[in-house]
Amino acid sequence: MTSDSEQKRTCGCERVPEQTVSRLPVYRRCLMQASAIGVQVINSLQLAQMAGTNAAQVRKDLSYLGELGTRGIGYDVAALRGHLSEVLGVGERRRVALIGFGRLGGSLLGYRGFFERGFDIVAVFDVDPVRVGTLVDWHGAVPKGLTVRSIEHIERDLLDLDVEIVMLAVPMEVAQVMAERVVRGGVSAILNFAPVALELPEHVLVRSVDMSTDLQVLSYHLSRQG
Amino acid sequence: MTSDSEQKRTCGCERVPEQTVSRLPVYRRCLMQASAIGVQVINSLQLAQMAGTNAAQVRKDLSYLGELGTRGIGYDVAALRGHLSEVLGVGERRRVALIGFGRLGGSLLGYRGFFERGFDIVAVFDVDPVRVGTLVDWHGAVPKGLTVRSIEHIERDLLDLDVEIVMLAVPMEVAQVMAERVVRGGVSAILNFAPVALELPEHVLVRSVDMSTDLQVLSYHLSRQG
DNA sequence: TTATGTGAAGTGCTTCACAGCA
DNA sequence: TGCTGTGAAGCACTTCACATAA
Repeated sequence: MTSDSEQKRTCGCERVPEQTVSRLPVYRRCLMQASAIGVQVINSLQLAQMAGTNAAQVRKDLSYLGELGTRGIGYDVAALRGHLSEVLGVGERRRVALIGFGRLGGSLLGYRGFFERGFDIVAVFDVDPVRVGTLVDWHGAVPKGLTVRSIEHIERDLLDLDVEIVMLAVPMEVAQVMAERVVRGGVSAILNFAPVALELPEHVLVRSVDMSTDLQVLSYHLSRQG
Repeated sequence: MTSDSEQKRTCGCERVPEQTVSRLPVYRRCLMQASAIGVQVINSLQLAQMAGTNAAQVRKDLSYLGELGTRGIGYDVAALRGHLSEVLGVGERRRVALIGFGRLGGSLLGYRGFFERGFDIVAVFDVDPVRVGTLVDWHGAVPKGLTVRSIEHIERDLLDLDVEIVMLAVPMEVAQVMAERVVRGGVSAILNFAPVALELPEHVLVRSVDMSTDLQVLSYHLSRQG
């Protein structure tokens, strides 16, 4: 190991390509599955097949994080998983709030995957007075006794609860306004489910999930090769 | 207009970059919004601002589809929207089936956006006998009287119903098997909500939606700039 | 011998800058 | 004059091919 690669591992100053970052969670999940069936060492080809990519890509991606493998052998599953968890910032748990307790919001709460991957939903907000006060701890994926809050004091609540990430599952008409309030609540990462481009300060991280866009992309390809 | 650009428009043989394709639905949605407030002509900068990109990108993207604008003026909103609908293959309606009527599947059915964008959910399947037979036409987004079907004869049902696209909202453990059955049902486009890489024949189109991956990407960036 | 780590080559997308038209 | 359409330049990611190390 050169002092140069030591640099990479310890300081993390190296720029990791955005597309590599979005594959890291996939690798991490594959390693969990490998662990679960007792695999202790894995090579780039095996990992690639689980993740749906190719061996060269896996090696390149992982090399951005340091020299994590052993030549002639492969990667230690437990060690690599730990490393990825750390890099992804899910070593400790992350505090997440959900805004919008409609049909979509409700289904998000029911998804165990968030909890299993290090995310705790610590608050749920909704405008609708009928929904406010509803108990939402039905799955063990959220803390006992969590109830839906009014959005009235959302800025203060988000600050008090030290929320880092917000899942925004509100109608598109109100998404921009709610996003701005969320930012005033000290949150700088938003997972947006509304089909609108949010305009927010530079420093705020936004990722959007839009299923109907994906459907339309499928439709496009169907139109010419189906 | 040159005979060369005429080629593009009529034959559609030009290869459109994948990333451009995934922005087309966004442009289409923005044009709908523009129409709704009475805008008849729009230029690349305005469209870019609505879509969350830049003017050069918009012009480049649209130029792959032909010469759709008027120099010195901009783009005709209605004409461009129609063109995008056609290119995206949502000129006529698309027949979609949902597999998995759990929490996520249920919330997908409640989303009007699919219907509004040209997709009709013509069938819902689930393994759970308790759910089979449930009436799901609660929103007008699906045909009157639609009930949950058993997956027992899903291959035959998909063929009979002429389903083109499947939304796969089942637990990850059964996703691969269900995907294979879906393909045997003549479907060649799948929107996959399970966090696994589906291994399917070359000709099958797959897009995956994985919210926990997006959360982890946000977490990564929070860890180093937050 | 085997499998990683990595410069270099290849590919594809974005941005620039301006020619081309209305 | 104003805005589109587009080669060309720039940038980023992927793939290759092999030196490197166990």
